[in-house]
Amino acid sequence: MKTLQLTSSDRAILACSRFFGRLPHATVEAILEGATLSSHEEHDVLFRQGDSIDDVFFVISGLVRLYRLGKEGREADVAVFPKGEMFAENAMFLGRATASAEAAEASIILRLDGRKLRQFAAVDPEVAQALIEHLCHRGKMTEDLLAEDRLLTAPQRVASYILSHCPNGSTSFSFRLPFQKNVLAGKLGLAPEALSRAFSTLRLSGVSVKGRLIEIRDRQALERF
Amino acid sequence: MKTLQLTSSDRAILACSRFFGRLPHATVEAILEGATLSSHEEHDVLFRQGDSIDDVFFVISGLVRLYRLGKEGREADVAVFPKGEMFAENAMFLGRATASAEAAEASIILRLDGRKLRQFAAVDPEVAQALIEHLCHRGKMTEDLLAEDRLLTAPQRVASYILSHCPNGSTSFSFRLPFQKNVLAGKLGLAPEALSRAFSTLRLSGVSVKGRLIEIRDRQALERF
DNA sequence: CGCGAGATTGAATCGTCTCAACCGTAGTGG
DNA sequence: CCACTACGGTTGAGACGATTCAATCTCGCG
Repeated sequence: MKTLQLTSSDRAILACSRFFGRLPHATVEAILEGATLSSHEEHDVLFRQGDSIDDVFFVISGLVRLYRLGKEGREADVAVFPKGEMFAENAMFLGRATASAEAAEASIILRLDGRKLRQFAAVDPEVAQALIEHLCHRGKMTEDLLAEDRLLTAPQRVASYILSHCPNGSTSFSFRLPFQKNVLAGKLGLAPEALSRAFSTLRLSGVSVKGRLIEIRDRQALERF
Repeated sequence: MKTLQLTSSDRAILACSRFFGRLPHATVEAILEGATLSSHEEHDVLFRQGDSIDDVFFVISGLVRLYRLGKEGREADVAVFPKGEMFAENAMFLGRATASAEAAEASIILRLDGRKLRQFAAVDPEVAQALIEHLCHRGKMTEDLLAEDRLLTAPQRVASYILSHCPNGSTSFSFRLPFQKNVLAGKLGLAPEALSRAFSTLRLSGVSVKGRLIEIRDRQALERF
């Protein structure tokens, strides 16, 4: 872990994020005051389940995995945050972290003072509003994962993930996985082997996978799956 | 469905709820203005996944099941709300309901005007604050379900549910299920048969089940499970 | 070229679902 | 009062899906 200075390109990322994007520059600057920026290597732990942290985190670059611990070192991802996402707002209001967080690849993380953000939220309705919408969005994401876990098989979950990256209206398309298959497996609640097998199943439905590159021949076929 | 009048005992329930409990009486009254109260029978649908509703719901009595629809009529519960819980705040901010809701038993439901609540939240920081904490709590609940689904077997999930009803510090205790086993199965993401089998497994660890009455002989044994 | 990490494949096992049969209790109607 | 039924719950057998562990493959990199 290394401490860094906030650059102007970092601010650009904040500016297009769901949360900060809605707020006026002055407010953003005020919230950012005293925030610390640090770089982390893959597998660096940002905080642990049960820690009483009073910070909010923001992914400037890289990827963060939020997970719960089970018996015998088992881990279950509850969310994965790419560049531009804010997380751990829950811990700020609940008092303790309900999950652990670690960098899923080399990442740069901005750490805001939770107390200050709470104070802003309590005073500035615009901040509160942004926070509310952020929380609604996060809630939906988690709900999505839960519902997919309960309703879909592994190949269906992968198909659903692929379709969520499909520009709507196109019948054939391709894209690059934004992270390792390992991470995708975790996000979808699968063992890496299960993800692998799901991809081979989908190959029969016109999905080809070369490294991180995914190509889809027939969108309809996937939707029917 | 039948329209009703808000009684004083209904107001008492609102007053001890997580959300309304934090707000001054005057604010509560103002938010409640124009709200409608209705009674519903088991299986009455309150809204459907995809509906563009602009209301917030509150369970005055009874039980509401929030679920997503899958292929071939499959359903997956994403939350179950007992008396005193508010739900569908997400839909209010997201525009559309991400899940369907139905009464899991005969229920009385209060329906608030979402637009009005949003306006209050935008003006009154106290309301915004209460909403934020409510959303954090909901988020944690969903995360709990997701993590349990991914980390625990059926008997472990049931054990965890039982323990969550255990007055801390007691080694032996008993309680009544607040709803049908059917509903519990849904909440835990299990087929009713799987719940049944989980209970028989736990019987060997000192859990006895007679109808809705659950008795636990040895709390430690459950925790070890 | 050879190493190593990520990814894939295979085989065995485990856990849950499904479908069907059955049980017990609470109503219902003769 | 006693069948009859309806419903929630339980039990059994079989199928299915995912995990686990081990072996193998692939590709990027020293």
